[in-house]
Amino acid sequence: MKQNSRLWLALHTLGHIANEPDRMHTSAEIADHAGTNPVVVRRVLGRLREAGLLVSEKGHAGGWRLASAPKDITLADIYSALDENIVAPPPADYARSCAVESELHKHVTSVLLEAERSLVERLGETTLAQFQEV
Amino acid sequence: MKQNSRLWLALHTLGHIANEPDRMHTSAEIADHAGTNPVVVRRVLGRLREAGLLVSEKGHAGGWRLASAPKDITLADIYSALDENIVAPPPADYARSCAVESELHKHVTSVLLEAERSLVERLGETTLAQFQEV
DNA sequence: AGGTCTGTAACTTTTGATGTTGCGAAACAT
DNA sequence: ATGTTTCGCAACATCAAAAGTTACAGACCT
Repeated sequence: MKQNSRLWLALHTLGHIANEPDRMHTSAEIADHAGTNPVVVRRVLGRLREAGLLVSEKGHAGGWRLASAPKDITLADIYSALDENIVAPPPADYARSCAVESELHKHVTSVLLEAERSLVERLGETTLAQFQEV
Repeated sequence: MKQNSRLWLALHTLGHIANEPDRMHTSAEIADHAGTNPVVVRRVLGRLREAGLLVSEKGHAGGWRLASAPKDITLADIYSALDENIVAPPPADYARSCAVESELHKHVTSVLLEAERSLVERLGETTLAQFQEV
C-alpha cells in the first residue's frame, strides 16, 4: 500500500461493509480486497471499533460488521476516529524565542485548526448510506 | 528539527526577514537561528524564491531579502509556494474496482480540496506586515 | 478437541524528510 | 588576479513514521 492511507483504507472498507451489512467480513478478506495485510486492516478497523463504529467478533463465524446503520455513520465519524490531524503538528522547538514569530505561529495554527473544524463539519453532512448501491 | 516543518521554517524565517527588510540575511545566520542547517534553509527558501517572494544574492554581502514589501506578501503566498498539500494524496491504487468506493473517493477528495481552498483563502487575508514589530 | 477468527506484541522493510559534506559558480574586496 | 563570502546543487547519511510481517495467545463455534 502506501503511506498515510489509513483514511482511504477505512473509507474503502466501510463502503464495502455498508453494502453487505448483514454478514461478517473477516480481516483477511478485507485485506485481500484492499491489497494489504490482515494485521494492518485490524489496526485500522480497531480504531473504528474503539470509536464505536464497528463491532468485531472472534471465533468461527467472526469478523467485522457495522455497529449501526449506514445512515447513522457520517464521514466525519470515520475521519475523527482515526484522528488524522490534517493540521501539521507544530514542531514545538519554534514556540520559544521572539514574540514576533510566536504571534505568527499562533495565528497560523488557529487558521489551520479552523480549516480542520470546517472540514469535519463538511464530512459530517454525508453518511455511508449515500454510497450504498440501490 | 522535525518533520514536515518546512512551512514553519518558512514562516519563522520570513517573519524575521520582514522585521529587518533592509539588510541581507545569510542562510548560515538563519539556520543558526532556526536550529537547523544552512542547506536545509536554502532548500526551503529556494522554493520561496521560485515563487517570487524572496530574492537571493551571491557573493560577499549576499544572502536573502524579501522581493516585495511585507504588506504584499500573504501567508497564502508562503503556503502555496511550498505546495504543502494538506489534502492527503489519494493512494492511486484505490481508484480501481467498485463504483461504490470510486464515488466515495471522489466525494471525499472534493471535500478535502474544498477545505484546502478555504484554508488558502483564509491565509490570504493576512500579510507579513501584520507581524512586524512597531 | 480442532479449526477459525480477532488482539497484540515484537520485528523488519519501506519511504519521505532532514541533516551533512563537498564542490562549483558568482559576486565582491583587496 | 587572488582570496573570501555566499548561494546552488548533487550525492550521500541519518532519522522517524508508516506499513508490512511473523508469531502466538485468547475467544468462539461446531
